Amino acid sequence: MSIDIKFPDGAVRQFDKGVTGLAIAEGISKGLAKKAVAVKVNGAEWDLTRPIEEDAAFEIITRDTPAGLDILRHDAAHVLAQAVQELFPGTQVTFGPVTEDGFYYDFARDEPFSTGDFEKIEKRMREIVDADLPIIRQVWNKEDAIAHFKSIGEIYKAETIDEVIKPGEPITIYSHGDKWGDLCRGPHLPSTGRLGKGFKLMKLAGAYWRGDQKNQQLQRIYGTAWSDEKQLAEYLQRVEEAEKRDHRKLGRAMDLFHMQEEGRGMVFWHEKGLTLWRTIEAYVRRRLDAAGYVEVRTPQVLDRVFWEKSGHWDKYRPNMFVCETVEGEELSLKPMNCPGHVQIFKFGQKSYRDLPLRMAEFGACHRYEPSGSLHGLMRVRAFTQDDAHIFCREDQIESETTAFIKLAKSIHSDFGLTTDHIALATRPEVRAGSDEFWDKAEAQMLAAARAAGVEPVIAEGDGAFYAPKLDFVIKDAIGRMWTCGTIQLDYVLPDRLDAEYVGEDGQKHRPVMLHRAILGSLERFIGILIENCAGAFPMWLAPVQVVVATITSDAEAYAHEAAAELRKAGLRVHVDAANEKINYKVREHSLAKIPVIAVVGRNEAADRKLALRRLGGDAQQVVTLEEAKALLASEALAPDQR
RNA sequence: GCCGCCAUAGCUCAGCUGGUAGAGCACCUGAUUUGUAAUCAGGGGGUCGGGGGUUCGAGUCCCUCUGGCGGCACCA
Repeated sequence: MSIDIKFPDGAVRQFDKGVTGLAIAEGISKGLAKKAVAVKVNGAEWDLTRPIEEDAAFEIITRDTPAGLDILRHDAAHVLAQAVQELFPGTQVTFGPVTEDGFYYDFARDEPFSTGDFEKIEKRMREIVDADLPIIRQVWNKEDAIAHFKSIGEIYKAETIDEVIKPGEPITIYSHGDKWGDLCRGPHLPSTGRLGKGFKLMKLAGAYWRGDQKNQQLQRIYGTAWSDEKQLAEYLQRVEEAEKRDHRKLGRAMDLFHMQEEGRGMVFWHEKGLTLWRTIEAYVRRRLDAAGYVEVRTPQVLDRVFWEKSGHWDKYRPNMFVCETVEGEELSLKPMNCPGHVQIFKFGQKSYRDLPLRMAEFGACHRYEPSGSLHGLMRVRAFTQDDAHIFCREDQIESETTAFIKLAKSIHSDFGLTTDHIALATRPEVRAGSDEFWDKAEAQMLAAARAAGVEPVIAEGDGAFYAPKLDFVIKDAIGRMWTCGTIQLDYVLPDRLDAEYVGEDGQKHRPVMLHRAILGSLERFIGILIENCAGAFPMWLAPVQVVVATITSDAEAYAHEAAAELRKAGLRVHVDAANEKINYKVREHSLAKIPVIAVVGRNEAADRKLALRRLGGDAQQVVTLEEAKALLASEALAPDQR
């Protein structure tokens, strides 16, 4: 009996019934068979060794493709689990999926693992790979499988099967070694030897069973796995490069900011960091002015009663910074700006002619974030949002949202960040409002995004509890994604705080609120910027734009004069008249990522010129002081001023 | 908050099995006046994160607290 196998290029060839993917691959070429990790049979991923019994569309999955890598990584997780169970008897396996660049496996064990165990575990993993154990696929029925896993003390596995698998549905178990086996959809490699050597254990972490804080905490071992050792080395290199960009490291080295233990999650901005901040804030303010926003400022601390009315006290009290006065009042630092903005909206009577009212604030907020979540500038307890609330009529939601999307994309791109995609976060499990409301609100956000020329990626269940939102996901210079910028629809707060306007009909109406931010928090955004440019800020953002460096002390007076002239042109300039060689100064300021070094020696001082050297190049440009002023001032203009 | 790891000079780090602290950079002083990625010499600087314990003796071992790091959970 023969069957027809159809290849991706359309060719059809006959094979004996029961032929395996591996046999077909070997028939094509030795190299291909070696690189193969699994096959696709009629669109489904199958093991290389599984017999094909009927006509099928056929495709070989190789280890250097994303799908192939995932299979490889899954095998690595299984090999890890086997190694751990052999070395640490009594450890239970739970769950071991593939991640973006590797895999992890969650184990239940009373004794803690330590990273010191990694060497031993990796060694055992290599032994398992070298032993080239066949990986066997077995089909079980649910009840037998549960009984089996219970009998060997794997209660987490038994529980998973019980809940995930429908009664009567067959399940597959993959095993290698004498007795090691795991519930798995597959496919897997034919044998452990094919995993190769491109893997490494990376880190150890606690993780809750099923991701729920109420459950037992398991021990998670993370690893990375690649198709070969070269790719692994390249990955480790990339990780190292990313670490060099760490904003916490650069922030200290560049004297931008610091944090200390008496103020966890609070930032001490140094002069250079604050210069960066002011430059960003001034730029955004200009963009908002141009886009028809008004700017306000609301109180930092307000009475408990106020937060009760807004609903925050009920829901977010544990995360609020609350203080009590000697007179017994209970006050809270503002965790958000929106209730304050509603108060300004409500001051006096608003007409439909006032809408849309776009109310912006660089609002400093405080939130008591869990200690374990704090992370440099990325997650802090005191932060400033580039916040704004657009009060509008329902029929203005779409056009306001569309205009906002365009503004946000333009601002992100001015900072050198590209929009990867926009996510539409839809109704969460726990939510306020009827299904009709959510249908309408989600449709409005979708239509607005499309009107701005973007097709959002749906983020199922990620919406706020009161309404859907659009989140901007941007991509930095080394391909990392950041959620940065958001617009959220809100019908609830205007209602709670009783905001209203007089319509054309003379009646009172509820406005709708759009919460929106483009940078998110200034702190976090600056962190992202630092990592994006690895500290080498573009000229318009650089805290110090020009260093005037002298060659001999004869030129010192002229250096100060030149610096003063450049400052008159609006540039941020330092003078380096230290008793050092010019080589030393060039090196030092290059490492400090100063965009322009203006060298002055006897010649420049005599001719009233500057020898300019740009960061990243070694070419010199000798120009007159007047030329330098005009040239550098124009280079230092913000993108919206060019 | 939970789990694991870590904490030595301003920074980066060394200090083996317990025997009273060391390097490079930075800083200060002096010499040098220099032409595009590190001039030379000298000097100051640490109650080894805090507290407790074991020991004749603790940077080193144990307990505990604080903080940092990596995850998990959380993120209006």
